[in-house]
Amino acid sequence: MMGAMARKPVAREAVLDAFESLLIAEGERAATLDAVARLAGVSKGGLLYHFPNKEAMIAVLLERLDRLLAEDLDAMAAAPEGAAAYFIRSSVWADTPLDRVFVAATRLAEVAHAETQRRMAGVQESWLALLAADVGPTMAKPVLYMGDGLYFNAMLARGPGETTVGLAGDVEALVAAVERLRG
Amino acid sequence: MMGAMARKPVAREAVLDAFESLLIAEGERAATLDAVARLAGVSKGGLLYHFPNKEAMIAVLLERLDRLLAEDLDAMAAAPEGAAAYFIRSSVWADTPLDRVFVAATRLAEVAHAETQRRMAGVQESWLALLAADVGPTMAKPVLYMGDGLYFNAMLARGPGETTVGLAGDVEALVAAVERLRG
DNA sequence: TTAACTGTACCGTCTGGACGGTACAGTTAA
DNA sequence: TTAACTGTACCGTCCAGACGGTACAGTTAA
Repeated sequence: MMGAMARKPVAREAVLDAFESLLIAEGERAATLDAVARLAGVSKGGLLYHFPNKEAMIAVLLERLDRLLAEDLDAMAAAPEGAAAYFIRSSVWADTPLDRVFVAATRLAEVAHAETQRRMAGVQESWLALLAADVGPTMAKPVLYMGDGLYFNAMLARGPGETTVGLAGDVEALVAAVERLRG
Repeated sequence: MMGAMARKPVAREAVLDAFESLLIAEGERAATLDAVARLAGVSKGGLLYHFPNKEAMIAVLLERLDRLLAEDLDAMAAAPEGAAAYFIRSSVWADTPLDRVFVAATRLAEVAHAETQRRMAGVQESWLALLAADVGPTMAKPVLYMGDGLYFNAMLARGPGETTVGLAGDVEALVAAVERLRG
């Protein structure tokens, strides 16, 4: 029988959200412990109370990624429009919780964070399997790469946000292309 | 006529190559002045003799990108197989000088280096124009995104290098997809 | 019932190291 | 002779992480 939490750990989620936001907006380099603590409205000491080091923050962020991704894979498999069309539409930046962790994780993979790279590779495989079931094994990769290209462009063109409008217009062209590839 | 160099500036190119290599292999964060100088086999003083600061190194790297890219655009426009197929085939990592600067530049864009992002956006536009001339305006973006997705995957899956073999096998599937989209 | 105690949730400061950059004196080779 | 270096010493800043302390909610035993 433990002494029950005295107060709710409000700072914990705030820190994680701040870490995610900084990764998205400015990349790994800008996501220093100080910057994260400041954005979260928490002292640096408070941050380190919850996460003994930066690696621990990353680990919990990757857990969040796994959780949200599992949900999305279910939705993708069950999508009435088909997994491929669902995938393309969801590849455009929409500021959903999944989009946010995914981009944050990409920022970590970019700087060669090994564990993150491993997880991301697993994600790609999961997507590919569902795409293959929808459009066939030979056209699965073309579709996968189209979606990835969408993400890639959104991220390069000054982080996600600005370019949303421009890219959103491309989605229909991509969905049309996917229909043409199907079979 | 120029002012009679006593010795050839061998260190200059070596430094630039080392900077490029570190960006590719480990990202911007690892490409410190000390690390670049060490890999180039040059003293830190020697590095700073040629490049007064890091920004100057980046500027010269972007010049290299522009030069190699201009050559590649010519080849792409003149490709007998068509610009689109050429683009897809050249989107896979092949360790060419252009591939190297391009990935290095991507690393800089990732960490929100403004000038690099501007240049990369220009690159995308150039490619898009040639693709549109080949496969039509509506299918240009799907093709562009496929190529970008190829790059994206090569870079995420543990930096460029390892995954070359796996991705090379995908190229034919993509080229086939492009043929299906054409018209 | 309440004083003593326990564990959680923080805050603020400090330290050691890395990094970008400066300065400058000496060395080498065309 | 002069450009192209090497090497070292140094500065200011920033960062990850350690540390000591505080506030307080819940638990327990007299």
